[in-house]
Amino acid sequence: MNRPQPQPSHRTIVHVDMNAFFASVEQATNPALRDKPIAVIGAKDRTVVLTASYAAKACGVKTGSTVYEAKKRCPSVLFVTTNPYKYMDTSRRIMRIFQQYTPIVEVCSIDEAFLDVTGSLYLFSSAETIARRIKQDIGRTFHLTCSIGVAPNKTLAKLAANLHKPDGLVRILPDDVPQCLAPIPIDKICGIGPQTTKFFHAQGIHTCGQLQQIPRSYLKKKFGVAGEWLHDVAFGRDNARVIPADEEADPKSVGHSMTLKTDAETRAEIEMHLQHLSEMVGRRLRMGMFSGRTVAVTVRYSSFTSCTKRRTFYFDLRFAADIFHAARKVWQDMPMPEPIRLVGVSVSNLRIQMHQVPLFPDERRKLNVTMALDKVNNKFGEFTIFPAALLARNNRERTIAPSWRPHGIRQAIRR
DNA sequence: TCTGGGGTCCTAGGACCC
DNA sequence: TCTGGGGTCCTAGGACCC
Repeated sequence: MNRPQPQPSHRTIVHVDMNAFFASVEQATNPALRDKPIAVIGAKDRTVVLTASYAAKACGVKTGSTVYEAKKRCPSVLFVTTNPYKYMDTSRRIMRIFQQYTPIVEVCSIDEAFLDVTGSLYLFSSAETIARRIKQDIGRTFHLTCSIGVAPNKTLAKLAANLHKPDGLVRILPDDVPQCLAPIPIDKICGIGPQTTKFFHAQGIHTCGQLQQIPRSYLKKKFGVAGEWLHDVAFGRDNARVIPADEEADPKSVGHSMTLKTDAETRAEIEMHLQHLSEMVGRRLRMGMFSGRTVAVTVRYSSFTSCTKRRTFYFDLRFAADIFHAARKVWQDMPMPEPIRLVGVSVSNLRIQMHQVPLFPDERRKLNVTMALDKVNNKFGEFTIFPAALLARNNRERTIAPSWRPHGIRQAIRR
């Protein structure tokens, strides 16, 4: 719920951003990699750089670079295959450190969090003290660095954290907001992406100071609600709350996608992948006690264009077989004019599935079997048990998304 | 030797109902 | 019989984030 909360005249928000997180974790746990240009990549063939170390960044290796590009730009780069569980575990432990300074911690990705420390200032004398202690704690415990921004709101705190990397600590005081913001390039603001930047650059607008001159009414007409937001952030205004884990909204969709080892040429191949993806989605839905009514299938063709089709059904979907059945129906309406490199299945229109005992015996049987399978898979890892039809698939490795949120953070941080 | 995967939010247009 | 208007739900696609 987005209920309004009484705001003190000035809030103090801290944003912590781990520096080159995946790469730094690898370097911290393997001294042979320290200070070297390294790039963390996915486990599969068609992968990209997930995180580059600072030495690798210095020679132009970026997140999203292909392995080939990375090697070309930095011949000495060392590639390390991603270790999702290591990053998740480290992330969880870091988030627990934040809880020592305020209960209001919003985990926004595996390596970033907002802390509302307004109410804890009297305990720690100043926000800078909190920031320095967090840096010390993380440095001592994990041999990792982070950049911290301190400001009166989230947008400015995030901006501040990004102004000095790695290992920065930047504070924007309420009274300094206008002067501080004026020279900042607009694309430094979180939420202003490449398209918006391109539009403004074409009009000769490069800085927040210049953006401030654009009438709010014009921005609203051009960008809708986003226009009003643009006008506000140009002046550094942002009332968004820091939302702690126990108030976090339920997810709106659950999905998985994967780039195939080689492009699929037949519809039957795609169906096999749909079945596999439906298994993964179904299990995650049940773990969260959700069911959904809308199924979306996404394919990306070899030309890199994509197509998404979705359909809403009149019944709840949470079992793999039902999701697969639905996904296959959706897929049947989709064209395959060329080979396909990526397939995805996503379920939305989610609702909480109360733990009811199904009315009909076969439904009940299905639930019991499914729950037994879930137990085994949750304990021993993905696809310890899976339908025989999937035996044909040879690679089952997964790459972690940096937007992953530590599962069970609620329990973890209360311990 | 090409281009990962997981999400959120917004918009526009159409169907349908009253 | 010459053309309303509000509301809701749905789909497709795009921008953006990490």
